[in-house]
Amino acid sequence: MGNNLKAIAEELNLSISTVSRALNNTGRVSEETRRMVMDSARKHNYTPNRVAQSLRKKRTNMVGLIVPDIGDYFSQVIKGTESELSANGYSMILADSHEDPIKEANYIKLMYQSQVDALILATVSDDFRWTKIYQDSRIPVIFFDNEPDSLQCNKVVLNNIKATEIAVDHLVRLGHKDIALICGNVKESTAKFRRDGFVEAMKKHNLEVNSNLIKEGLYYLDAGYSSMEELILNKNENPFSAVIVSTYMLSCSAIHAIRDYGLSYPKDFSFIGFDIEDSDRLFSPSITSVLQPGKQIGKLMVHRLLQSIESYDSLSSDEEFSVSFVNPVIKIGESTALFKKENN
Amino acid sequence: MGNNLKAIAEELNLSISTVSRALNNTGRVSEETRRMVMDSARKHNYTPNRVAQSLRKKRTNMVGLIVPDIGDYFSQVIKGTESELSANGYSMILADSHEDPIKEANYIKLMYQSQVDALILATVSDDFRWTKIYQDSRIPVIFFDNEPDSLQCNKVVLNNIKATEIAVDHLVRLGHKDIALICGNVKESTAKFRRDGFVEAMKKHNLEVNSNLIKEGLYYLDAGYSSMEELILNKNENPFSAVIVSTYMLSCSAIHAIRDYGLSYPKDFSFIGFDIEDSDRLFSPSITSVLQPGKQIGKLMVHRLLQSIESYDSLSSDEEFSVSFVNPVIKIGESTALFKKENN
DNA sequence: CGTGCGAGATCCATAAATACA
DNA sequence: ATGTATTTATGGATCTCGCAC
Repeated sequence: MGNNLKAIAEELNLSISTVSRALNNTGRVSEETRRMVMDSARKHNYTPNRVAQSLRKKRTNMVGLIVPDIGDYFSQVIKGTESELSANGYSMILADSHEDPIKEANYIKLMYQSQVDALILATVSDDFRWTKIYQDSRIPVIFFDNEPDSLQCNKVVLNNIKATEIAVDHLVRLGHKDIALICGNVKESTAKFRRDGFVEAMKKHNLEVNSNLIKEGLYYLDAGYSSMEELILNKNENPFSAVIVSTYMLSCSAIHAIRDYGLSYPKDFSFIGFDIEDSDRLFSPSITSVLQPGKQIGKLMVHRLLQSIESYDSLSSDEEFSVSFVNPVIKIGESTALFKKENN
Repeated sequence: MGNNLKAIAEELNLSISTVSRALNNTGRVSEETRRMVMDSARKHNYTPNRVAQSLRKKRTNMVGLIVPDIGDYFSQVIKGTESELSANGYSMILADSHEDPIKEANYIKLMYQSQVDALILATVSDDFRWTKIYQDSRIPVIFFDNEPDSLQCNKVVLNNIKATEIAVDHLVRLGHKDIALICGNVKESTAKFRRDGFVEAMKKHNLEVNSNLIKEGLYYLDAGYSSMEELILNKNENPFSAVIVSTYMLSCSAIHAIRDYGLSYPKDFSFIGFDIEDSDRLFSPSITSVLQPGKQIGKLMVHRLLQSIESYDSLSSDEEFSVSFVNPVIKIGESTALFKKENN
């Protein structure tokens, strides 16, 4: 005895279609048979087979999410994505590319085969030929985190300019003037925007931008460490009272450098990290940090995708690609303090 | 032009089944038609529709994972689960119950409807009536983290006895004798085992167990804080040179208490936390901690499940439920130091 | 003419049985 | 008897069409 429509139909001597209509409240069914069907369904512990539904409806109610690494910041995005999806009747297939473009490509294909209704992707690749296939199948795709600037696509990205701007603002409020920046390789757009935000904010406050205080960690493996090291070693010639770091990895290694040189924040200088969440407040001193609102990013992406799915269904208007910006927030900790003369 | 078997079959004037056999290397197909089919498939960008495959094969190659909270320790389990699943050709549907038994129940039902081939669950509920439905459908289920002791089931759990034992061992090696323990409510089996492990380890080392130094954080909202507080305030009457905390949440709040009382480890006493990973080594001083090997737990669970799936397929032996224990590890940090007289 | 219901097609792929050389 | 291909049934649900009363 299978618990499918057929089982119920046979028990009640009805046709499968009638049972289906009774359960879905679609089409015409008499009140009496409806009740009988309902009862039998309860008895059989019937639940619709989603696989069969998906095949028929050409809709799986599943969305794929591919991230380079489950954990840290991405956990937040995953969490936000999942809860927003589930609130709208969708499930999430999660995949971890381990920062490997080949694995990522396999997952992209797998998600396609799995007939996901939409795909969310933090890519580590620069090959976007596959997007055509998704376009042809009208499966909306949205990018986040690493924005493929070579590609016309939907994306939700951090307002990178603001990310460093709010950090500068905070430091200026505290009286700092000589502010250093450690950013990534500015050939990547994210790093570039964050540097630009820093420069613009400095200008806005009528502060001089000392290019010796801007460290564009290039291709070093541990760019944050060496950048911080350079700043510390040249502090006499190029004094600074505060440092802003513009990515999480750079923040970690910069902190290691500070520690190795026997320095500490905010005593020797103020420090602003990036994406250092510390939600359980275990750090001491706590670290002032710019944060990407991961959950919000997840929610926003799902929102956009569901809109796309709907609009694809009704009129097939070749809509424009949407780029949404999310504002960073700054979490004030103890690593930043009022400017004191001794800092410089 | 759909990219399905039918499209290829029509193009080549073959039947759908022939095309299927050619692509799957099953049954007999002439070398010539095989090549033609392959070529056409490439041209059409054909990939099998997994939904249709699933319906036919009664196997989705998807496994459900439900956790109470995406993040922290669970991220590790999720990561381990995902990579082991994907290495075996399975995908993962991830759900976050937000510690809500009702949401959890809905997800359990949803996973069932989605026809997952197996279910992994860190439950927050004590209602296990649904397991019968899974049993009837021969869908293997495995529990972790919170073990339902009222239920005969598959589970992978931490060797909780060892978790506190290795902490005691470490402290004894450092010369500590008066060791305090903050554990959860011992009415829950996890907390009880961890307390037992502590007591046994103390006895093993011929150390006296001072019951005043064992704080079973009961139903307080912030049990870790108040337990630590009590230990500190009564340090004169009940001296100790080291503290072990047996859950992550308790560790966090215990640390807050230590900080609030102006104390620090390892100066005032040694401290061993629980599940304080700090993989990027940002803590200073770094914290010695017992860790649950989350990734390993994930991998192990998948391993067990795939075995079950296989065995269900071949002989339907009503196999016993398997309970697997995973050994905790201890990460040595700077919060534990050699015993000094001043400690007591 | 409308209400209740059933037959059959469809979604797409797989697999067993059968037909044709 | 042997290799190749087609027919047909199957999985479970949905949906259009049309038949009766």
